[in-house]
Amino acid sequence: MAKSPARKTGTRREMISLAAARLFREKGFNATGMRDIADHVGIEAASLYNHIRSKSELLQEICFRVANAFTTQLNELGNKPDLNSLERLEAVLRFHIRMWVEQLDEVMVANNESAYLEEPYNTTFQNERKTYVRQLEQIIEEGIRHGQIRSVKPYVVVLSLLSAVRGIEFWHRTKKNVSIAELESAMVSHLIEGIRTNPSVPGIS
Amino acid sequence: MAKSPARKTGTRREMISLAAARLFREKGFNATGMRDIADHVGIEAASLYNHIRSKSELLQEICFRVANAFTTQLNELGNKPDLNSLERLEAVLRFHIRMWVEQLDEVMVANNESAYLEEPYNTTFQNERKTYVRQLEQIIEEGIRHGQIRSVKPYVVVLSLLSAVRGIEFWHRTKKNVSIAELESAMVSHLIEGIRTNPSVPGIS
DNA sequence: CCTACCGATCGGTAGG
DNA sequence: CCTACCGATCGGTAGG
Repeated sequence: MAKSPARKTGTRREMISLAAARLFREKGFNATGMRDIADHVGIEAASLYNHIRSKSELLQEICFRVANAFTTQLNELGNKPDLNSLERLEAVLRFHIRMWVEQLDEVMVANNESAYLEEPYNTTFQNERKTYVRQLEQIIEEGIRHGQIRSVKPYVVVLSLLSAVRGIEFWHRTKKNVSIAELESAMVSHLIEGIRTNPSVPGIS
Repeated sequence: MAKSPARKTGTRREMISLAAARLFREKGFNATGMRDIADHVGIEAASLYNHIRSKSELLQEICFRVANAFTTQLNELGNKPDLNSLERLEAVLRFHIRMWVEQLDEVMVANNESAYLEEPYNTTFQNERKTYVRQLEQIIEEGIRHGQIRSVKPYVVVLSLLSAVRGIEFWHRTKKNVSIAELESAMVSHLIEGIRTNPSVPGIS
């Protein structure tokens, strides 16, 4: 009856994971101590080990949860044959923007701290990233063949797209001036119009 | 006569700074030990302190040398009245690309590790960055007024531009497939055409 | 530039 | 979930 130990533990575990994500982003993985995390959860550092195996485990969890979100979304996009390549790419870009807006802690940790993953996780993570990049390149190559996308080096376009959204880190500190909607539409406009074949020229003014 | 101690010390000091930049990029500031740096220079950790005051000093030097390079280039651009806003922005972008290609260690440290700068350096660095961003925004605003640049939120465009070039980090690991020239022209094409008013439409095919 | 060393802090364990 | 604690490593100093 009442609160089961299992449910309590589950909640505690989530609190630890959330605190870790926030601290890993703010201070970096190495500069974050187990005592920092414990303080934010309200327990002693030693008590953390009743919920987790190690500090590394927390990093692994965060990095692969993010990686999974991106690969899952890309796979789901494959089941929508009504979208052309440029629309597909725009959908990916919008998903990235939303992830950076809504899950800054986790996404930044996956981007900036994944290098501290222990083996074999580090290699696995990097390989997943490479596969993801290759899939996006293929979308662009198809878009070029079908005349929807200008002929620019697909690999370079992917690098620019995936990195450009990292700027959202700085937007988070100055939300006041630009709304989420403005941020998303401006970023999509800049990065998608930059590769569209026949930019919508309503009438060459 | 022969090699003066001063010259020897100067060279040693440069070796230390170079080793620090490389290690700070590869392992991060916190994960890099003074013993790591000393090993790469071929001396004992304690001996480093005959050349530097602290580990923090090494980070400061790297971060502000990079910041200086960018602000100096932007100021020099102000003395060229023959360039319009879009050309100015393209010149800035090309400079960023070259810095990322030629000085990866220092530029990445300035981007990824500057958060570990001690006060008041951290605040100074962030303020310099904000000023730099504001100046780029003004170039874009002028370009919009003069009809050279599409009407997109200047702040968002600046964020995308400054972040997109961070993708060059990954290019460094796979140089084989894409040359420096291809990288630069593809990236400039993508990011500049994305904000140009009347994209060069040779003939609406 | 080295040997010798310090106080602080780290991730993690023992035992309850 | 806590108290008590460990071995390792950290940035840095003393003294020569």
